[in-house]
Amino acid sequence: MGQTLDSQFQQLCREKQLAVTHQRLVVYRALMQMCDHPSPEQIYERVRGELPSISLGTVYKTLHVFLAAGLIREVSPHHGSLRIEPNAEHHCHFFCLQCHTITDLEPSEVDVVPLMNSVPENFQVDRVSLEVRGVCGHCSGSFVSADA
Amino acid sequence: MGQTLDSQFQQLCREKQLAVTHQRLVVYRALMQMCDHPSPEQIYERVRGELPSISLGTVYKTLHVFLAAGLIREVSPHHGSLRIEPNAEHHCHFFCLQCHTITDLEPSEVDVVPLMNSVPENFQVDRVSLEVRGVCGHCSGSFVSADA
DNA sequence: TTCTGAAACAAGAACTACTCTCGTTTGATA
DNA sequence: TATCAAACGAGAGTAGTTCTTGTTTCAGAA
Repeated sequence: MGQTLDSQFQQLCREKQLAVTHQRLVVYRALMQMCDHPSPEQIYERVRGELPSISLGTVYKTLHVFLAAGLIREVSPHHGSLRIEPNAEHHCHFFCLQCHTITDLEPSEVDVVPLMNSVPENFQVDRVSLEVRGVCGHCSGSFVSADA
Repeated sequence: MGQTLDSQFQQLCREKQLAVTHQRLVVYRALMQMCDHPSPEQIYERVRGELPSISLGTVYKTLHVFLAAGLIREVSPHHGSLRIEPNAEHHCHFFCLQCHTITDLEPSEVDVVPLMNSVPENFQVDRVSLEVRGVCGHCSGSFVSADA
């Protein structure tokens, strides 16, 4: 099983033209074995069990390499700073992955009942939010695809 | 128009049992006049134009007071730290507003076409994310409503 | 109107999450 | 093995946020 993960990682690195280093392999293994949504600090703590000399900076850098290559994704598109929503009316948001602006979308009639049904019974729902991520009109002109 | 905003704010404060201070009024007015999704720093900059002696700490505290009272909302439920998604399969998330854990939801059949149609034509869509915010099962037992 | 206790304020130190720099080590290719 | 680019570790630096402390202001009572 460990072997499977290792060879899977090596193949992914070949595909993405990434160097296979011991640190990257250990970080990848840790990620795949953590079933929740870990923070860099939590990943660092776990990896240190196996690799006590790794630095937090290396974990951050490795995560960014993995994110850029598409090996993993991040949950929040804009974890950097608190952003306020003065507009009290119900609407959805578009997040620009380039300039990080947030654009209000026109209200749309999305049926979220199936989503609500997927929430476990003992969970209390406050509200549902629908978000679209991509590149806004202003940035679209100069956008260079990540595949290029 | 300024008068309308001011009296609206005073009524909101009475309802929520908040003291009406000059600083809070100026912050509220600034928020209602900013049509995008400002960061605390941007709000601070704007408020300083009218109230040069206000401190950034006061802006933060005032925003938290407004958020707790429901006068405004925040756009991102988890802007604090990067969170990694090792699970590559498509699924939705539940964010616990108390313990900040992220729970994967079972895939559900939500029709997002109306949402896609609300995105302006010159925007490029990367992906859509559906999120539910509330209180998870683990926290539900000890949960005390904000209204209590 | 003045007094009083509680709440809010300003200033800035402290903390957290993250990024950058630089000298050293390691990996990939010849 | 030798070479060079890439990756690494250590730690300083930065941005965003929270906390602490002493001062000021607000709201209700006298």
